[in-house]
Amino acid sequence: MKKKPLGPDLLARVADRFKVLAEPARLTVLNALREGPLHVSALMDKTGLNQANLSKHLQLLHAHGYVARRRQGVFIHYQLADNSVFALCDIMCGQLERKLKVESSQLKLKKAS
Amino acid sequence: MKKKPLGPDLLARVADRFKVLAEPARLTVLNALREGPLHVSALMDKTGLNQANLSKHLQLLHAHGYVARRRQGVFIHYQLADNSVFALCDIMCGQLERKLKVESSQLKLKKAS
DNA sequence: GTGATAAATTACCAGGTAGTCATATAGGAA
DNA sequence: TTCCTATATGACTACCTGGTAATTTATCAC
Repeated sequence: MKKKPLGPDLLARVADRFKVLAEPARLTVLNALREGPLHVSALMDKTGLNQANLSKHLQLLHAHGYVARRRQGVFIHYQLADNSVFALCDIMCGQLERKLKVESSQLKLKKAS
Repeated sequence: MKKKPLGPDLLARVADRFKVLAEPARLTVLNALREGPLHVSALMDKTGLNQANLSKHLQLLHAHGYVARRRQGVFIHYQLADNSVFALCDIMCGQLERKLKVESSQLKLKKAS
């Protein structure tokens, strides 16, 4: 039971995992998979990404364990391996809301001056 | 009360925020600030980053609302604006642990074959 | 005012990576 | 086998960003 699990190499690993999520295209993919597994072609339709680009993002998401793969005939279905991603996004959205609130109140103050 | 707050532009904002955390140097800075405010020179000592580099990371962290600034004479003290960062890191660490566990068990299977 | 120190900023370079196009691989049907 | 479709991969380019050095700004002491 480590209380402070934040050694230098662990920080690098954590940063790597954040990096995977630091891309709108990949978040779009994960979001598209929220409601269930989809094969690549369906993901192309749903995300608007082209085949090569989408495939590369999927490889990265898979390599980092964000999605799982399963073959079904010619199609390959991808699904979320872990829905903790959305816990992360929820926290981020919460931070965003607070930040936007602060900014808008600062804007009001500036207007009033 | 939006149930699905994940529009395309929101995804871009969330990705931007993840990007700020997707850097070992910045995570190191945030980690160094866990126990309280520090001025830049103290942060240099604690993190090993040089002045210019550290300053750039601090500007970014501040611009995104991760840290707050306060001047005290010649020194400028930085502190965490929000400790939800560590909630994010905890989730990441949890994912990492699960992933490492899976990998090690796969390794065992490979050895056994 | 000058000098000293803290922090920010600018200009630059180097490495990484998202996007795209073309090609390769793989599975199913005929 | 050959053809077709689904997905992956390689090469390439363009952009972005982290690190560094030099400079600038700001505050305090004198």
